[in-house]
Amino acid sequence: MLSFTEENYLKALLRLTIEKGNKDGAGTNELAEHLNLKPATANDMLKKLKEKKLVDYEKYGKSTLTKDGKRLAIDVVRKHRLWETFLFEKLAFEWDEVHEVAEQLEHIQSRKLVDKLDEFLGYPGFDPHGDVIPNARGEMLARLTKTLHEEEVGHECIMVGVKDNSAAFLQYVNQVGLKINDHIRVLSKQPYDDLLEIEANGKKSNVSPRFSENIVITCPDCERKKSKIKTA
Amino acid sequence: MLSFTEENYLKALLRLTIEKGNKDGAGTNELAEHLNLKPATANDMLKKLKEKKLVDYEKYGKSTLTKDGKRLAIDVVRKHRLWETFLFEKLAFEWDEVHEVAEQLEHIQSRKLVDKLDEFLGYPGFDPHGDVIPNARGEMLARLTKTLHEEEVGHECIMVGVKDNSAAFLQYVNQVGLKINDHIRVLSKQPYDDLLEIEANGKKSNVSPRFSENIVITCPDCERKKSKIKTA
DNA sequence: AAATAATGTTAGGCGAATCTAACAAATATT
DNA sequence: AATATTTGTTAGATTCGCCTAACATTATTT
Repeated sequence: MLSFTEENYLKALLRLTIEKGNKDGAGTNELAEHLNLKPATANDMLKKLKEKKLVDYEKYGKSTLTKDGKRLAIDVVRKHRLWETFLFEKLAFEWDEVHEVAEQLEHIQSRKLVDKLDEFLGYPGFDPHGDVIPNARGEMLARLTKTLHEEEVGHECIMVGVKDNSAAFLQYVNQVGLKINDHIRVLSKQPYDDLLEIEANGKKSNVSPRFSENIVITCPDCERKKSKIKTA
Repeated sequence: MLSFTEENYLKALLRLTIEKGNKDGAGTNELAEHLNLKPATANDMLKKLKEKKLVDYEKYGKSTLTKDGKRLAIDVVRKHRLWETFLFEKLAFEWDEVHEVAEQLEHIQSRKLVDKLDEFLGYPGFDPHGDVIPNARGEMLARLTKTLHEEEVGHECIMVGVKDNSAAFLQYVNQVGLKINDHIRVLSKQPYDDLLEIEANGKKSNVSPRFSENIVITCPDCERKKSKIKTA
């Protein structure tokens, strides 16, 4: 049985490797930074997790999850995203409020609870932020996406997520009037400063590159990638 | 912000005082026993909680919750019982499975979550075990009880206690296969001698009036007493 | 290549929550 | 009242997760 703390380290390592494409692994300082801890603390934990065969760690090297570690990390992510979905869909939480509570709920230990919750929610594929929810076997089906910033002028796309999950950004997104699953049309793009003019929900807005780079979109004709991020 | 551990101590003290009618307070050993800890451990925590003004503790004396401590303890109980209700009603958990998971869920910190959950469940008054769920203001409405002997034929009720606490009677109750919180259905009543045919735990029994008059029950449709167990 | 900067490690310490073992006080028994 | 039993307390140790400060290694820059 893992402690909350250990689970958080595994989750952070998953973020820092798989999700951020940092394929060679995460550095000790980088990991500590991500968890708001001091490097010395992360160092201790890496040794402990290596002992438990959940992390591959070598002195002065980058750390990665072992197969077992990765499976456990994915389970935590699965729980986190299912709870976010529950809070948003069933309890009418705001988009930017779900994360904080899910950070707590993700550590509840009960296989049955997770599976029942998944069923109750209708086996959702994506959480309220558009992130993929791993299934019960730990598989994460990838969705073909790009950022709004990369969409071509004249095209219409669907907002499926955000890259920046900070409350500040999420509230800004609300303010602009965008939400998950909105259809967005790119009306024009200023060649000089990449400012986008977009239309969504019948409303036109101008958004900065800084903004559009943090909006994840997909297009109706986009195929779903069949390739799974393998758990092994 | 209290730790899980501190919350568990407060909850145990509530159990041992209010709920068990142990009005003068709980002893250190008794408390330790209830939490499966050693007396020395409970002793340390009592001093700590006294420092935080959540418990009235004096050396070699019985301990009780302060007003603040009681309020916090009731909030934990409220969360526990709301989660039990959620698991039972929404996720189709079995009656005897909910407690363990609720022991974890009760420590999630989010006022909004509790209130939204309460609303989602339709402001339930009782949990799946028939225990009262404190409301958002920390008030616990007492439940209306009667004896099994007074229950109508065809109705189902919940056993909440006994009137006769003698060993002989309790052993008899055991022998019949009844225990606190069991759901009992009254199948028939002989008009001549008031002998009841009941069913509980899938097992049928015939019990005398002498017996049924000593079993305290409540029913889901029973009116709620307006009298509150005051939190102050 | 040497100096500097960035990154990672070790050693020692701290608070929380637990334990055991020894002791002290209160209660019950003879 | 003296003794025994139960109950409660204290002292000291342990594990976990965190820290700071000093040191070591690796990477970068000049």
